[in-house]
Amino acid sequence: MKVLNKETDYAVRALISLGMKPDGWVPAKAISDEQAIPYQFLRRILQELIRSGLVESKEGAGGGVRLGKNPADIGVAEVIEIFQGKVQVSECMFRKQLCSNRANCVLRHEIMRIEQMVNEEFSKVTIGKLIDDLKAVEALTK
Amino acid sequence: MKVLNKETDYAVRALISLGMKPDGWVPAKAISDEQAIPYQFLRRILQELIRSGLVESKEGAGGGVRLGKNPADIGVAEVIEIFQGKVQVSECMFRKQLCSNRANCVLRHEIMRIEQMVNEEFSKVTIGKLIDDLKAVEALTK
DNA sequence: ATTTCTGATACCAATTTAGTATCAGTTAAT
DNA sequence: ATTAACTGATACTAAATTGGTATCAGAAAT
Ligand code: FES
Ligand code: FES
Repeated sequence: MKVLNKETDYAVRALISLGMKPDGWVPAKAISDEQAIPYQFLRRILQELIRSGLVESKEGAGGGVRLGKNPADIGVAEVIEIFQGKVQVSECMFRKQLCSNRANCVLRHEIMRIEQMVNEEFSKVTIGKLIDDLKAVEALTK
Repeated sequence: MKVLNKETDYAVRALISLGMKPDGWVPAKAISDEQAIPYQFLRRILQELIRSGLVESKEGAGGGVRLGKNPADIGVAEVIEIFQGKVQVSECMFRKQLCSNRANCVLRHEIMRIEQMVNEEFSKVTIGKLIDDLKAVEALTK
């Protein structure tokens, strides 16, 4: 059971990469090289990040992309949602036969609790936090 | 992002169904009808549940399946693992470029914390608990 | 004008998912 | 002894998803 797919994975890495050099426009090519992400694939991913406002872009020579929000304000949950949609345990785990009234379904409740917990936890993991941790690790291994 | 696939979904429902009539052998056909699960698909799912000991079977006429463990001892986590493998956030979220030493990776740690949390929560949701909740709901709506 | 970029979109192969079909063997009942 | 009701095992398939590629148009800097 894989929680994050490649798109989300790459997106997070790209965001971290951008967050670590916060001045000026960074061309997609640079990120692609640095993070070993297939260029065209990354391009498509960046475009989605741009559409959702996490990233800003500037066309033409000397252009590129940069973060559109403070790294501390970008939670991984948000990125997951862009590329994999809202966390959903199952369309409706206990359907017709087992459970006639969705509204008061105790079971569904139980499961949605977990769903929400996961979302909260993934929201707490922000790009900013990841960058900080990363810097800490780098300092240690130097 | 769909957490449970059809196999897991059907498996859980089949287990609930079995847990609610705990006496004697139940033919797959009966579960298939009751839960509106495609017969052959269910058969294959049941075979995996049998292999992993959650369900026992008896061949021949008058045969069928029944739970192999106490409903209270079957956690949904266990079922998920059978059909979707262990929860794994990402092969290695921050690879070569970003993080050279997996062993002391602070970031990875962060993510694995969530992984474990999810697993624990899904372990606490047992077939027994689901059955109890289901009965409670049924009592209310009657 | 030319080079360096993004925007948009169409395409593709490989894998996974959800479901079907078949045949062999076992047990119970007649 | 036959037959009917079952599981065991496994092969097959269509459709969707995933991960990745390719192309072309247009914008800005030089
Ligand atoms: S499960 Fe669909 S509602 Fe109870
Ligand atoms: S991420 Fe692979 S180890 Fe830090």
